[in-house]
Amino acid sequence: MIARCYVDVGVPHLDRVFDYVVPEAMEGLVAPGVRVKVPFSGRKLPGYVVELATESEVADPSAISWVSPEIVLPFDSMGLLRAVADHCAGSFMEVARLAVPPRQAAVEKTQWSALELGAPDVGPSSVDLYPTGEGLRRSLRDGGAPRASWLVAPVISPEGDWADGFAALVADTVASSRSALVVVPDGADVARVLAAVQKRVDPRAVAVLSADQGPAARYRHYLMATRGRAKVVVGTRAAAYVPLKDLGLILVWDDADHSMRDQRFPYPHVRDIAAIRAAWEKCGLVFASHSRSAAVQAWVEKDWLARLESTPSAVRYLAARITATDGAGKPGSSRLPHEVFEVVRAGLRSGPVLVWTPWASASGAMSVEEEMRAAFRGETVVYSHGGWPIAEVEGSQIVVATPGCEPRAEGGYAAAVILGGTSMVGRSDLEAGEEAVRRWLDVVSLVRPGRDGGTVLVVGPLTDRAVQAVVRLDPAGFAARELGERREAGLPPAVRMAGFAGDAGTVEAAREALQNRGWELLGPMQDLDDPEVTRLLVRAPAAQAEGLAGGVREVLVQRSSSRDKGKLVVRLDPDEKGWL
DNA sequence: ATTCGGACGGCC
DNA sequence: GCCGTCCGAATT
Repeated sequence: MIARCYVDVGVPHLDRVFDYVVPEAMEGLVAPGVRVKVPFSGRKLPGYVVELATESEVADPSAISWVSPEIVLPFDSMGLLRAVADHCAGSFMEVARLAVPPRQAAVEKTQWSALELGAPDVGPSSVDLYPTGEGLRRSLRDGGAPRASWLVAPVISPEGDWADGFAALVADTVASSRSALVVVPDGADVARVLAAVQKRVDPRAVAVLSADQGPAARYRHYLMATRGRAKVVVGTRAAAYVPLKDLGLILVWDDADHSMRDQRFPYPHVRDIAAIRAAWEKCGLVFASHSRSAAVQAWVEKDWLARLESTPSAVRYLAARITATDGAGKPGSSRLPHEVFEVVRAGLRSGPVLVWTPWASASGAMSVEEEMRAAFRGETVVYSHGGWPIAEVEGSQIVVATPGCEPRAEGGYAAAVILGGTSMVGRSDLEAGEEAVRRWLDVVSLVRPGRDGGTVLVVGPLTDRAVQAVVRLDPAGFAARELGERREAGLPPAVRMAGFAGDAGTVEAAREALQNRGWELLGPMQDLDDPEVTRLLVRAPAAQAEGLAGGVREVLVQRSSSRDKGKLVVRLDPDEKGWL
């Protein structure tokens, strides 16, 4: 018997299968999706079996030298990893490295007894409070595969309880005898969703993949999924790949969060993995967040995703009262406008007040925390930031917090002040506006409704679209205008772009390979900061997205087989500052 | 004639 | 990525 295998050779041009003889002693174990070690060019390299065959075109194939009994990449995974690799100009093995946790031999010995699962709890949830929510839930219970963008209202009332909404959608899917996958940005969100899911689905059928667990626990939970014991997977970005039998639904919270893109080549994004997987496995797909990314907006506008959202006026009725002031403080006094102190003072009479700042306090100026202490002597001031995040606060106090580190407040904050608006919307990168609306609506979601006195003050330019979108609580309108602007400017996601940076000769070779294909070439040009670095941008229509990825792949293959040792960094759809 | 090194192609 | 082979230049 012959096994066709992908082998982890480490070069782009060997991204294909190789034939190996299956030794008779291994015939019971070697199957598509198992890990193997195979001789390759005088070494023993890891790989995966993709298919079995009776004959080979190869004259005298070598024999597999080692095999693990676990099928870590079932059939659907093969197609998914191949498609993700093609989408982002990487190889199968490069994506497999991100998708499959390292083997832990001891964990493979775990035996699980059969599970008798009770019926999941499909009772009412926050999703039902949205106009098309009940229809979405019914579709999942009926075995359908609906796709939607859910704009979660930034409120502390039940409409804002996205975690229980996720749990309900998961329960609906499990009720239809299918499995569900939930991907969130960080460990705190994993814990929050997990707690909600475990109230509706038997916890023994839930696997967790989170960055803070050790390698053994990670592999054990992965095997719960591949062996079919887990009906639900909740985890951070790598969970997007976890194989599940009869997958019915993929849920993604906050697709615009930066941790949703892997930082290792080929930089796949959970948003794209989820979309590819939903199409491949014909399952449901829901992107949920307080705002809507331009990428998701593009899918909404081509009717690939349905809208699950309330009108801005309905949301305003439930949310905090929001006002804005431009940043001008009185000369000689505090750099903060007087309204800030008024809102904080008023809020403190009835509960905790969040003072949100995008700046960490390393800067030379007086920190926001110190400024609050000076202005409100006798009040408790706490500071929650990346190095020392606070999970939850209670009672009247001032809470200074940086992005993503906002503590939750029991019963909601009485007020919040958003500082640094001018610098946030003034950033030169593509996603500055999107990022501001996302972060600020996350802040709004922690504050009491306006009818209970809840107030949010945004300090930023009043005419800015992001500031106005937050004041009007209209993230859908913002996303539509943002995407419209990207169309006019020829920027992703309206087009597909590839960015190259590196040695002049290497970038020139890329230019030659990609010219005359009808794509627009911007450059080559010298980097603005580093004269050693040459840059090139290639722009293709969105309809040729996969074609451009293929072109980028050709450049990488040519470069590795011609042994060009020059430096080259490649990014598809570059979004960070410096690329555009 | 012999040795060394860099380029190149194949890897199952 | 790495190894084996081939070819040309340098060394005796």
